[in-house]
Formats: sequence, C-alpha cells, structure tokens
Amino acid sequence: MSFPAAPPSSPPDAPARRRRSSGRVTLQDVAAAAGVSPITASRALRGLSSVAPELVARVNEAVAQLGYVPDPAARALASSRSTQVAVLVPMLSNTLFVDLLEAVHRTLFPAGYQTLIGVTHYDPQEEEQLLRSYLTHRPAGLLVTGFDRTEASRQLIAASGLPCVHLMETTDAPGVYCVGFSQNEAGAAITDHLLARGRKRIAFVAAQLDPRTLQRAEGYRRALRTAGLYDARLELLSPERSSIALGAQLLDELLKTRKDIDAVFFCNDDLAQGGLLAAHRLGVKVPEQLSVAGFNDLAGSDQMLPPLTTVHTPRFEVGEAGANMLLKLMRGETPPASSVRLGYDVVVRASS
Amino acid sequence: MSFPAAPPSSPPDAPARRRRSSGRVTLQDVAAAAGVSPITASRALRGLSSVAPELVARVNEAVAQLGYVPDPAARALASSRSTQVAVLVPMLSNTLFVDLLEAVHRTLFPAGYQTLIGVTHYDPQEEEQLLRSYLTHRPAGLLVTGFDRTEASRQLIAASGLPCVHLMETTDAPGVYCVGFSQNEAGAAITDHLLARGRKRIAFVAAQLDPRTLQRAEGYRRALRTAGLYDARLELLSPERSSIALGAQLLDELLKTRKDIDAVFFCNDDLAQGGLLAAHRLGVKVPEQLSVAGFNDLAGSDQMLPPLTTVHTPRFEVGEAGANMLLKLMRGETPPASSVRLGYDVVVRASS
DNA sequence: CTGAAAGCGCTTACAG
DNA sequence: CTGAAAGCGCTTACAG
Repeated sequence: MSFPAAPPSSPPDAPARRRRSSGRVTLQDVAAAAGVSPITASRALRGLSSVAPELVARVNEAVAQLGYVPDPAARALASSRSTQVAVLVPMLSNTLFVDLLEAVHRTLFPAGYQTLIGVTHYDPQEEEQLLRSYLTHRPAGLLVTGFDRTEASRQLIAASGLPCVHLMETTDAPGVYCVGFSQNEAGAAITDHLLARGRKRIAFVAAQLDPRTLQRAEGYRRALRTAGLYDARLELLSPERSSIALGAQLLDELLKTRKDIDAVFFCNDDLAQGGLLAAHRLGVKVPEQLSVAGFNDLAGSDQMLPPLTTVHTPRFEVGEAGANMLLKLMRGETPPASSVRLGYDVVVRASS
Repeated sequence: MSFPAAPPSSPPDAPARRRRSSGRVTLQDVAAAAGVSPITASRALRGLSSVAPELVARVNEAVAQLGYVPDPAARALASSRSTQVAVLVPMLSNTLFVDLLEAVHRTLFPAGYQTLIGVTHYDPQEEEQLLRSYLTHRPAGLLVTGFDRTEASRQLIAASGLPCVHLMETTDAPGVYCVGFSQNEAGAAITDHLLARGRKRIAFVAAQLDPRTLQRAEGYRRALRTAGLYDARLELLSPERSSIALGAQLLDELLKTRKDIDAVFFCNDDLAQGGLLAAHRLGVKVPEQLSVAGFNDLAGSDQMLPPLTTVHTPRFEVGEAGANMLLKLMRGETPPASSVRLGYDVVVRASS
C-alpha cells in the first residue's frame, strides 16, 4: 500500500504577513465585492469604454456600498499623473487674479481637479522655484500667467510634457495655448476715449511695470501718436508694487511736475482710485480740470467720487475658458483653437 | 555513465523584464552612487539622526551629482503623509485672508511644505466638500479658519488624526490648537474709542455675519451696555457679502432710518470705505457730524477722505504663528501653548 | 472585453 | 547604526 507523498508542508512558523494596512477601503475591496478583477474595477472607475456596462454597474454599486475613495498618491505613482492643476499668478493683492482663480476653481473642481495656487510676486525666479516644486507633484496640467518667464522655466514646462495654457495674454505662435485679450488694444481704446472727450495732454501712470502693463503703455502710445499728441514726458512709470497709496502719491508727483495735463490714464484701478482720492485732497476737480481713467474695473471703482471710468477686463471669462481649454488638453482632445482672444469693455463713468 | 539531471532550464524565451521607467533618477540610483542601501539613503535624506555622518555626506553628494528629486507621490503612498498643507479660508476678496495666506506660505514653503489653498465662500457645506477632497491627498497638516463648521467636518478632521491649527479665533478648549485674537475685545475697543470721543449714538453696521463678525458685534454691545448707551435699533445687519458698494448702500439706509446717530462702527474696512464715500456724496461731514470706524485696516483705508480710524488686526502674525505651530505639530513636537492670543491696535485716524 | 503579473518609487517593520 | 524584504494602492503593458 503506498502512501501519497506528503504535500510540501508550508513552513511551520511562516511569519504572519507583515501588513501596513491603514484599514482603508481599496480598489481590491471594490473589485472583490463586484466580482471582477482590480484592473476591470480601475477601468470602470476611470470611465474607459472597454468595460461591459453590466460590470460598470456592479463596480459602481460596490463603490457606493463600501464608500470607496481612490488614493491620489497611488494613482499618481502608477500613472505619473495626478488630479492637481498648478496655477501660477503674480499677486493676490491685485483682485484681478483673485477673480481669475475663482473662475478657474469653479471650472476645474467639478471636473475632479484640485487647484494648486502659486503666487510668483511678479518674480520670474520665484516662478521658476514654484514650478520646480509643483512639477515634482506631477500635476495633470499647468495654468500660467502670460509669457514672461525664465528660459529655465520655459524648458521645465516643455520638458514636463504637460498641457499648459497661458492666461491673460495671447500669441499666435504655433503650439502655444493661450486665452486672454489684447492689453495693447485695450490700452489704446481707453486712451481713444479720453481723446474723444477732447483731452490733449493725457498722462500715463503705471506701477509694477509687468509685461501686461507695458503692453497697455504701448497701446496708449500708439493712440496718442496716431492723434499726433504723444509726449514721452507725460509718462510716469514706477517699478513699485501697485496700490491705492501709490496711486495717490503718483498723482501728487504728476501734478507737481506736469502742470499742463488734462487727463490721466492709470494702468490699474487701484492706482486710479488713489489718484482720485488725491485729486480730491488737492482740490483738483474731476473731470472738469482732469479726466481720470483706470484699468480692470476692480471692486469699488463704481463707488469712487466721481465713479471711475475704466476698462472692464474679462478675467472670469479668461479663467473659465482657460480652464476648459486645459480640461480638453488633459483629456487628450484638441481644443478648437490654440489661441482665444476675448473682448473687453470701456466703461464710461463720471470721471472722464 | 550517468548524466546529472539537467538543471531546470529557464524558459527559453524569458520575456525581457517589463519596465515602465520614466528615466527618472530614483533613490535607488542615489543609493548605488553613494554605496549604501536605499533605506539608508532614505534616512539620510529625511535627516534621521541614526545615520553615520560620513554616509550622510556621501548620500548628499550623490543627490547633488545626480540631481535627484524625491517623488512626493511615492513618498505619500509609502508613508501615508505628503508635504502638502491644506489651508481653508472663507474668501479671497477679503484681502485679510490674502495677507493671512501670504504669511502662511512664507513660513511653510521654506520648510518644504506646499500650501493647498481652499476657499470656502463662508459656506460650511463647501468647506466640508473641500475637506473631503483634500484629505484624500493625505496632507501633512491642516490650517482652518475659526471653529464654525459642520459636525461632519469636525469628525473628518478628528478621524484624519492630522495636526490641525485653527486661525483667527481662539479657544481654551483642551487639545484644540489655535492662533488668533479676541474679535470680541477688539470690537469693544474700537467702540470704547468712539465713546471716548464723546459719541452717544453709535451704530453698528455689518455684513456677511460670519462668526467673527458676530463676535465683534458682541464686543460692541458689551461696550455700549457698560456705558449705558446700548440700543438694538442702532444695529444694521446684512447677510450679504461684504463690499465697498454694500457699505455705501448700508450707510444710505442707516442715515434714512436712524436719523440721530453720531457714529458708525463698520465690521470691516471695505464697508467703512464705502460708507465714507457715501457720506461724502450725501454731504455728511466726517467726523464733525458722524464719526466713522472700520475694522482690519485694509489697503486704502489710510488714503480715504478722511483717513479711516480702524483696528489693525495681526493677520500676518496669525499666519506666521499658526504655520509655525503646525510645523511643530507635524514634526511631532509639542508647541509651548495650544492657544495663542495675539494683540491688535486701534488705529486712530481723522474719521473719528 | 477581461485579467494575471509586474511595476511605479518610496518607507515601514523587522532583524541584527 | 545598517539592511533585505515587503508593502503602500493603484495602473501599465502584455496576453488572450
């Protein structure tokens, strides 16, 4: 009588499997509950159409029952892609960018993306540093402000291979995605408005001197040259940070040194608001003695004394359209246009 | 003659190892270059003191030479902790919170943490949603505004086990970490200032009506009751979002319905600025006929006509101290105090 | 349309 | 003070 060979015995003291489980519900649990393999569950969750509808339904049911939440870290590690979108803006004290971020968030969040906000303080070096930091997080996409950055930043973006949309300015360069409006044209438009009011000595006051401000300056120059009224001495440019207080200070300075001006175009509404307050203090009548115009139509401009004439810029629309373009790119689709140029409105109020 | 049994031949066509390598420099590469094991390299990088100084030096050298950058996703997956800190604030259009975020970022970024900004729009439901989303990212810590949230949010925070610091308000409840100042006392202090100016009919105008605003209201009431001058009809409370325009509108309404007031305390500077502009339009002389005071000392308040009396609140200090407290907690250290109450300043300008 | 195996790049838990 | 093994929770790349 022969005995079957003893089955290879498992080691008597097999150490208990070392688990680090966090008690978390995983995709495995979902797959088991749905009676499919983890890969199928994964595909069903990501909406890949190759999964049979019935299995998708079973997976969704299991997800709901178990309260499963995917782990972004695991997903990012396995796929080299996260659900975060890095958004770089110059400065939050300019409420323009707060509005922009608001629109971006409202568009991306419902689509399942988190917004990683980075503030560059208008410093290309700081932007580069933020970019390096954020890129290690393998964001799904990038939203940046304008085109002015270090060569290294440009290369980091290109090398990342990530979809990237540039906001607030546009270019026709091929392969560059952007949503914005013409800062130059808008600057010319508000200058033209002052000219149409019969103003001849129109000053331009600017701070920060970032690229978009300089584009507005160009628009201003173009309009005045066309009218044969350009005079470089009418420009007052300060590299300091834009603020209400600085606007007041610059108007003081302007009136002391350029006595014959009859209008001022401030490159941003905070400066213009400060200028309006300073004019009041100095007893300068607006618009009788001096027309005043701003740019961006920020909060409070309609409440000034008198209400401020300005350019209403489409930052909400830029944020929304830019985020939607990025969404398309992240899904591998091709947006209808790589460059979207939006409109703006000259808002005429009592200050001009 | 016997032949040794043929060794189990490896399958003739062993498939080449399937690699997904991204070409990325990994910790393995660093370890190999430094001649240590990956674990030792990992420990050296994380500054765990158990590694011999010489090995640390070799690892650092290898890191520099190879340009190694740790992968946050892998780190998060393995350790259940990321280097991101979620910060939840109510609203960026209130520049108070922009300042707060600025201070937080300046403190956390150099320490190696990224700030995940979430805007709740003063909506506890929205905060809860953000919290759920951010917690899946396994942040290293949490920074939240105040104590007013849904029960579910509270449980999410507690269940996460993450270090959490509450900003802008304080409590003495044990085990609750917070950095703020007494909104109530500050509200009383500015009211006392108006009383000291001889004002008897001091109105209180507020919007948004979030918890901190209501605490200021309580301070106002306390001060007036103490002076025997409290009158509920002097309060004008609006649930709408705070803004310059709303401040102007509320002052209009106030003057129409409470004709005998001699001072107004606005719960936030944007309202007060609007109120000041409206007073101008109506020909009401400030401070002769009406003293005006605000709260927070926001940008532009010192430029108003007349400059606005207000309370300068320590939001930068709150952000910095809060972030430092969180840093300590994330390192497993115990902060010297769980509740830090900072000071504020009544800034007397010409409007009162 | 579905799945078994391997791998993403780290750190934890043991062991010495 | 140092390391070999296993695992974190997913997705990719093959294969059928």
